[in-house]
Amino acid sequence: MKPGPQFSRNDLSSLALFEGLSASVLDEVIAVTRCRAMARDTRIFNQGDGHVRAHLLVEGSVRISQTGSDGGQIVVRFIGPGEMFGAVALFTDGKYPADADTLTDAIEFSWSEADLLKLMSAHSQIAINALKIVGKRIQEAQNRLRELSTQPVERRVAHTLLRLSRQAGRDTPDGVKIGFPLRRKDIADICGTTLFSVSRLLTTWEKAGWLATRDQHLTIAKISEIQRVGDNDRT
Amino acid sequence: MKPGPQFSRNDLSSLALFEGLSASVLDEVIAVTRCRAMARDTRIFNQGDGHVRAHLLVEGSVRISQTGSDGGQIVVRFIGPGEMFGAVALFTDGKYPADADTLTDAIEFSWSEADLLKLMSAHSQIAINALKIVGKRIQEAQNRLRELSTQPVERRVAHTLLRLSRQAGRDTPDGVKIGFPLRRKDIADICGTTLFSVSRLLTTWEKAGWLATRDQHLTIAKISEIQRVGDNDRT
DNA sequence: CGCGCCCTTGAGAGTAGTCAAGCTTTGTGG
DNA sequence: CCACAAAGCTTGACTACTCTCAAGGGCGCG
Repeated sequence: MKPGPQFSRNDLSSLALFEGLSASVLDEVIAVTRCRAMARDTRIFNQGDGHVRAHLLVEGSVRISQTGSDGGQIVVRFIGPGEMFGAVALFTDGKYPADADTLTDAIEFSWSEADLLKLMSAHSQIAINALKIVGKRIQEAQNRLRELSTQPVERRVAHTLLRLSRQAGRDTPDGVKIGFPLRRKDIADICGTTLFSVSRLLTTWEKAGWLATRDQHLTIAKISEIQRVGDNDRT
Repeated sequence: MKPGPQFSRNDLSSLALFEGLSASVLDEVIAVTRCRAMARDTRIFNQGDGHVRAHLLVEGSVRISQTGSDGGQIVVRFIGPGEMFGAVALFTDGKYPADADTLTDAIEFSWSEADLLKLMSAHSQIAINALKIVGKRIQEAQNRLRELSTQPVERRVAHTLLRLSRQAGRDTPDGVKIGFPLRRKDIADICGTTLFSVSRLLTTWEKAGWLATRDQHLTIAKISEIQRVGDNDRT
């Protein structure tokens, strides 16, 4: 293993990608794992970069975003501890399809394409696990596509908040706090709207006492109200 | 192998999913392959159905569409000969996430989840191939998400036509003919707009001599013009 | 011949985007 | 510790793209 904080088989065995592997296989994995710590606002990889690696976030949070040839930008997803990223590029065209930036200080594991391929060839369970993960991602993407095609901004923003709180929500006295630092622009870019529309909506909801923003962190006090907005048509 | 038209190892070996496999492994695959012929406008599977299978279209064309709880509908993709479908559901929640309908008479192969899992476990190459396929799909989905978020209808429709002609285009004296029977509604549902907007655009382009519709088949005479619309901003 | 399906076209309305200006918070250096 | 700069957020006015709804036309099939 390369330089970086210490870690053990336990750190890996609880991850979806390495589920169901024997101790000896986990050791093989560890042998080719690279561990890295990064400061906030670090670019982990660039859209178009070669020498792709599969990444796994151990601690912190990461934003995956994509910029089109026309300059249009979207947030593909936010990554929290225990989630994989940059792995879709593997085995396809050998280039990252998106940018990855840390939103906080962060620690990640990563594996080279070649090493992972070897591991997967030798232990099909890893490949099958990866397939499960990627399958879930596709379903998510399809749901977002439908949402984007058929629902008005208000409901998309509501759903986005619900999804984020499911992904990275922590209960606090004030409500469910989303574990990523989010700017209005981030929220806009993930639900396909503008900074302005998001601002107006959140302001409204904030005034209604349904949620609060504090140093780039959202806390949802009344999930049920947000849910109502997301499900019903007109308020 | 179950009833159905005859087929051989050659039919499988050229497919992405079974690339790089030995003859004996292909025989294993064939042993659990189910082959089915279907008439036009047949529902192959329903969103939410259990007992999922992986499907591979041998001949004909299929539309994969998704209907949300709100009734909103999108076309996830069209499937042409040689393409997999219904495979994303594998290993996730055990339910099809979308509907599949034949647009023409069609022939498909399919495999049960359990059989495929066995095959993949024993031959990791299959799992890795699957990973490649699914990875491509995710990238496509992400590109569509960006398009939908950032581009006006006109450009989305143009890009959709270009994508379809790349996927299923055949050269004819009149131009590139798209191999699926497409109603205006289908095009609308795949690029997130309405039947009306599509109709207006296609009528315009048709009048300009860039394309023609004949019994639900589109033929693009001037790809370059469509490309221009897709790339430039204002016409 | 007539019915059904699909497509076209027009008029009107509304959601959400653009742009501009000012405010608040955060972070930095004197 | 304060002050100022930069980044992020709010708000308003305006615009326009695209959807909705309605009516009618063409084509194929029974």
